[in-house]
Amino acid sequence: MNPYKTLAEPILAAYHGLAPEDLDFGPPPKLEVGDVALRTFVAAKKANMKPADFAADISVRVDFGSRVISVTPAGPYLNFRLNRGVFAREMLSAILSEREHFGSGGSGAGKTLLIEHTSINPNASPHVGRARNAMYGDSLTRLFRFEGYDADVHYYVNDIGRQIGLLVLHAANIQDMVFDEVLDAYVEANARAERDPEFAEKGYELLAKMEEGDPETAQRFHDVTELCLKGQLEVLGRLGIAYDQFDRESKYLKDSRLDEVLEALRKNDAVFTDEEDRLVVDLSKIGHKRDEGRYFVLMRANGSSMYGFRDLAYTIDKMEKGADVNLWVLGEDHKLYAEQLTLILRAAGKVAPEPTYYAHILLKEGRMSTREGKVVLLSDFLDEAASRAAEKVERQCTDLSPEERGAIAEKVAISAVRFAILRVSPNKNVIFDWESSLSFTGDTGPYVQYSCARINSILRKFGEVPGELHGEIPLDHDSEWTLMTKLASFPDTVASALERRNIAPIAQFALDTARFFTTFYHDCPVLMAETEEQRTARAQLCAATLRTLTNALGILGIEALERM
RNA sequence: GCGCCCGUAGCUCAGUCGGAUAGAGCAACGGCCUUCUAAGCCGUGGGUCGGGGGUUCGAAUCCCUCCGGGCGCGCCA
Repeated sequence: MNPYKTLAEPILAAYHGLAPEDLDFGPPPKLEVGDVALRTFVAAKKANMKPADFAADISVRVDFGSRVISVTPAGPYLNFRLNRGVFAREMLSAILSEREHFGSGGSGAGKTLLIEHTSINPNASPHVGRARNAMYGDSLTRLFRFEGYDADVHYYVNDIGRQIGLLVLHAANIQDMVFDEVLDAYVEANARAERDPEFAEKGYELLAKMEEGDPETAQRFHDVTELCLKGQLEVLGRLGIAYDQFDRESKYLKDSRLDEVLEALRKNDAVFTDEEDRLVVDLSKIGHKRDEGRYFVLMRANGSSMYGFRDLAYTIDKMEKGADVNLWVLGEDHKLYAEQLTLILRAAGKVAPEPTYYAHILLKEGRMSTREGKVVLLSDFLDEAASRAAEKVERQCTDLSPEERGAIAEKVAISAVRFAILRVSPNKNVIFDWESSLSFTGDTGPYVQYSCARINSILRKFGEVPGELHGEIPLDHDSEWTLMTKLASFPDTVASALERRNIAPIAQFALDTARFFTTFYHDCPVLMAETEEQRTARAQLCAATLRTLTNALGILGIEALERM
């Protein structure tokens, strides 16, 4: 599929001692210079020649056959002018025959992925910051599934803990509340605990009662968290995010596997009871290098367990399922925590999951905080996106039924929201801005969808596109070539995204492809092409582009639209 | 203070396992709908790649250092 591989063979045959990876092929800075460029720095060194001399030497010594029209040295570079028709056939054939698998390396066949993401505290409606975890995790899952992995998506439900206790105490009538009211109750409960130590103390008491297994308390905790979880899943579901397993934290309160861990820690002399009667791990005994973050508390003086203690049991549970890849999507604030957990697990002779971090989405005023109510709710964000999209669709798609228009508007809204968040590298902070994240023009999801709608429009009028290609395909216009080589690079993009556990390159790829398609669209008429062969070839290029974009958007969790 | 991440155009971001004149979008200005969807296209202006050192034939990319921002560092989860 990589169109450059076939150029390497005659060079390798002519010069001994060169390996394929020494030949650094890539796109030239401008198409006027050539279709493909070879950087000779590495290979020249091996051949014991100056780069410029080596480039010149290749150009006179090597015969590339009919696939190459001309080879021109330019200093240390060697520029190839290709027989584009031949390359076009090979690239388009691959895309049109591999279809929904085009781009997948297939390396996940027979392998499994266990991924935990989102895991929002069930105490309120999710905000945009949390959504980065959910979207990033969901798209990673889609990426691995695309590669052939059998994925199992886990959601850890933090159904115990202080925050739930306070909520239960404060909102006695929780069963009568609707989900959207819970956030206010949660904010009030925290404010109250802040100024009223007695109330806060009651929260801990309730927590202890819960852990002792008091059935009535357990029921109340369950009711609150169930209401919240359902509400959260509804909002996330709108974005196309779904889970296979919900693991309730309360299930891991008394887990026998923790005894093993404690045993191992004791052997390392790494666990002790401190002056305030808490059970604490000294991580410096098991590999932690610095003083900061050295201590890790497992249990409070009253015997109730800390989050991390339960999470140890949960993590062991996940790992015992034996997946080939175990991913754990975490905000960057969890970095030290994950390292601490990993050290403890290792000390106990267990393996830890592979964490993948993302930086926070910030408001201009600072970090979002559910506890303080300083948030942009995901549902509000989606509603606003949907209403803006609906307005646009009303004006644009007058020939469609209201139902069809509504469906399109929702899909455009989701596309704008998901794309805006996923296209940024996960290790970068994002300053949340309504306008830029809800834009439908420029570098956006809707722009990519719009390209798909245009292709669909052409293909509807064209009819059946032949899947077979023979001989030299008459696609030699620069904008056809640029588009085609971009499509051909999709497998490499997917491979790199998988390796780096980064979705952003996929979004960038979709954007570039859509842009190159649009240039082609303006330069090269499809239906009104000059010859029948050209008409067919361009329709095939359209079909290949749509196929590739659909696959890329699929990883992003965005639907390619027929019309918009 | 210590550790990790980030700093590229007025704004939001690509590009970072070193390679030819640093790329998009938004915003600004000027054009383009009797030809496949104007959510579009073409053009103009806009950059000390945070500062300074170093390594290299070659640095936005690697190393050191300083500055600025984010995150974390013993009974939140």
